Amino acid sequence: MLLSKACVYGLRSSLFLASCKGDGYTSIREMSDQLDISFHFLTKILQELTGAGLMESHKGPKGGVRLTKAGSEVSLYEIVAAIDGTELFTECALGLPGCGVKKPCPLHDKWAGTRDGIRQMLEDTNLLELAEKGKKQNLRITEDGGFEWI
Amino acid sequence: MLLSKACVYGLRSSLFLASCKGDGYTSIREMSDQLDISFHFLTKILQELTGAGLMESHKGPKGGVRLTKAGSEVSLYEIVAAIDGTELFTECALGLPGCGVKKPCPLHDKWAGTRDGIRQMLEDTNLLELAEKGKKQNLRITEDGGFEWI
DNA sequence: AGGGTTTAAGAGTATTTTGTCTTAATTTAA
DNA sequence: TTAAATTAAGACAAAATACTCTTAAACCCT
Ligand code: SF4
Ligand code: SF4
Repeated sequence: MLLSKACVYGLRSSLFLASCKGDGYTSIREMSDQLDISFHFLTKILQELTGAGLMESHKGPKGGVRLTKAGSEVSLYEIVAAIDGTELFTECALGLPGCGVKKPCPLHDKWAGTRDGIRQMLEDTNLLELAEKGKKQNLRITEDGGFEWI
Repeated sequence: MLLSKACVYGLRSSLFLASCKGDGYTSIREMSDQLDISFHFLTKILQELTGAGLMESHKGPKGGVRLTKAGSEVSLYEIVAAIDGTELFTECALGLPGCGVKKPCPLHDKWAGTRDGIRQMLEDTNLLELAEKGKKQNLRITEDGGFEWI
């Protein structure tokens, strides 16, 4: 699995928030309902994202979470790094420890290439771009597609 | 993690076998020693690969495992598919079930692109090519690099 | 034949990931 | 001020992954 489930849920939620424009908070309960993710599990994931500074939260009625930065300034890479860490982008194809110092293995060139491909895709994709594309082409963000872009 | 540990170990072992030319069997114990992988764990992984037809095994003294096909005919994709399955190459960036039938999500184009990039890299890389490159450039396949290409 | 060597198979354990539940703290609004 | 709503935090449980160990089966050699 390329990304952990927690990470995938984090991406869904972030995309959801980026499309729910308006400066208000969105409650985690509403997100977990609409996105069909376990409420408590999602709460933990979003706590990681708020801890990383990508979101801010507010308690009580009218509370919830929201993105701290504009959607155009949040890349998917930041979200993945906050939840899964950056090991994915440095890990070894053969699982050998301490590489880079010594001579590489024969797989490294190709491996590093695809690894960088993943990172670049995540780095140069931001939330606003996806939200706008979804709105324009009426794409889906939930299983049943029952989500209105605004 | 892109590939499971079992899969990474499977790749290491396969590359090892591809470089240990000669038609004889190589014992799993020797491989686990040289590659620094738990013997019993490696045994199970190689059983999966023999079950998939990529290797054949032989019991008793002089026994062990060997590749069934020539190294040039075994792609990394086959090894990964045999151990981790092909879900990696079809999985969804947002974890949404039943996609493809309905309209896609805004991330799909980019996501499918990098997913295919991973698959293509694995598909058009074969064991012989890696073994020859390793031999020619004296690259490493173990942690300490103490492995003689033949 | 028989004993040593090696893979096969499966039970068992440890760790990580995923998910659930309960309680506490904060905030809004009546 | 009080009650309801909401996130925070942490204990707990279930499932998947990553190993470990034991026993059996096949094989080679003497
Ligand atoms: S050179 Fe090979 S062994 Fe070293 S980090 Fe790259 S893929 Fe891993
Ligand atoms: S279109 Fe989006 S939701 Fe559907 S499979 Fe592709 S990445 Fe997943």
